[in-house]
Amino acid sequence: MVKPAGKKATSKGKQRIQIEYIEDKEKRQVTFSKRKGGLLKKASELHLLCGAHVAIVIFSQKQDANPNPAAVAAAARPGGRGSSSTRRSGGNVFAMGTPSVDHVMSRLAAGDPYRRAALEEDAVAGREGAEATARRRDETKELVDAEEERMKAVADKVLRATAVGRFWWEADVKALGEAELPEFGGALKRLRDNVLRRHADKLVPQ
Amino acid sequence: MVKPAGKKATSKGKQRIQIEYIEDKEKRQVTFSKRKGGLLKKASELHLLCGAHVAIVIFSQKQDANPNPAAVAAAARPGGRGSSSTRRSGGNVFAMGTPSVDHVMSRLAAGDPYRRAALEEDAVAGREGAEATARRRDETKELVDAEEERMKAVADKVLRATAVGRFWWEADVKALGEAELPEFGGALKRLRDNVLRRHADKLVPQ
DNA sequence: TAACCTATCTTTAGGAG
DNA sequence: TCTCCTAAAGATAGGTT
Repeated sequence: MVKPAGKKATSKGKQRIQIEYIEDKEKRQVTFSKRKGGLLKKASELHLLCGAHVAIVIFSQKQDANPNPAAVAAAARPGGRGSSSTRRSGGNVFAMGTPSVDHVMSRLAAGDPYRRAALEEDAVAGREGAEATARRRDETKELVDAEEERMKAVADKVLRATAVGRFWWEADVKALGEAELPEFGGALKRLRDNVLRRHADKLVPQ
Repeated sequence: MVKPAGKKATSKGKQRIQIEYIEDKEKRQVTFSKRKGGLLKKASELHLLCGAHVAIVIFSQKQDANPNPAAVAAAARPGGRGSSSTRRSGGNVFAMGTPSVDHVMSRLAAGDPYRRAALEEDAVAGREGAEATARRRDETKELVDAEEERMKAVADKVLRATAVGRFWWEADVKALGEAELPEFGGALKRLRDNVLRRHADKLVPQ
């Protein structure tokens, strides 16, 4: 949008800010609102552009020192007692989403056989002993070594990533071991199911 | 970035694109990589600026119609032998993260009965045989199909009602009930712990 | 495959209503 | 709070190496 020549500027435009906690509560809320929207939009675009499946969970605010689960839950319940109008303000809003929760879920579910196959392949490889030396090792040690080697590969990846300015919390879950995935997936699924059950009449298909 | 007057332009710069699936596999991969980084950065900033707690899960690509479990699993293993570099291309990368898992965790009571129950349930599920796993998957599919139909029915009505442009998958978790929260948090925590346990000396604190 | 480059598109800080 | 506005900051499409 081109600024008409004679029009008076009404703002200095976007100013650079440091990425650090915004102390002012009001500013913080505004920024949160704007950026949350932006984040979800980006996630949606990533899905649409690349077919990636994305799930996001956002807690609106640091939790105070004394979280009373029951009280919080009560306040959260629609129609819950108290000042219903202010209930939501500054509250612990939680957003969860994915443009394709179903796909994420089914993917996680489908992951079971994959992992099983991987495990079996590992077992076979270990038994046949690609390396004779490895086979003669103490069995426990062998497992540890294998584990260590795999982890080392991951570490390398992480190191490289962080060196480039990525985030330490980005990780290849497949490299994390098999146990956590179905567990995590199960939690996601139940959360999703719950959303659908309780909000079926309010949700809009993407 | 100001362009020096006499310097020859080497690119037309960023071009506008439509937000729709990128058919070209190579372009798609590049875009995915760039935007994934951007998304995670945004999430991190949201956390740092507003103290919000964010968790993201990303699957790099739509699931193939006919994936070879063993091959996929092999490709996923870091340091997997063979043409590991190409195996990974278009692969099933999984990224998970939160700049503040610890905070999310601390918010969720450690000894929560719900979570303990969830853990036991998961443990049992993990020991189940292939049959049970497959059966559960089928059941899940049925449920999803049923829900999909219901959703579609409601869709029309709500579409017009909420012409605000929000995302259907945005939801207030406080309305989700107390059970799922600690459960989900537990899964996150275990995943996080696993990462830390294995990479404590290599990870960079945010 | 992935880093770098540049021009442009997109997001958003700040302010007003 | 929420929307609208402007303009600068930041993200990124298309190329190159």
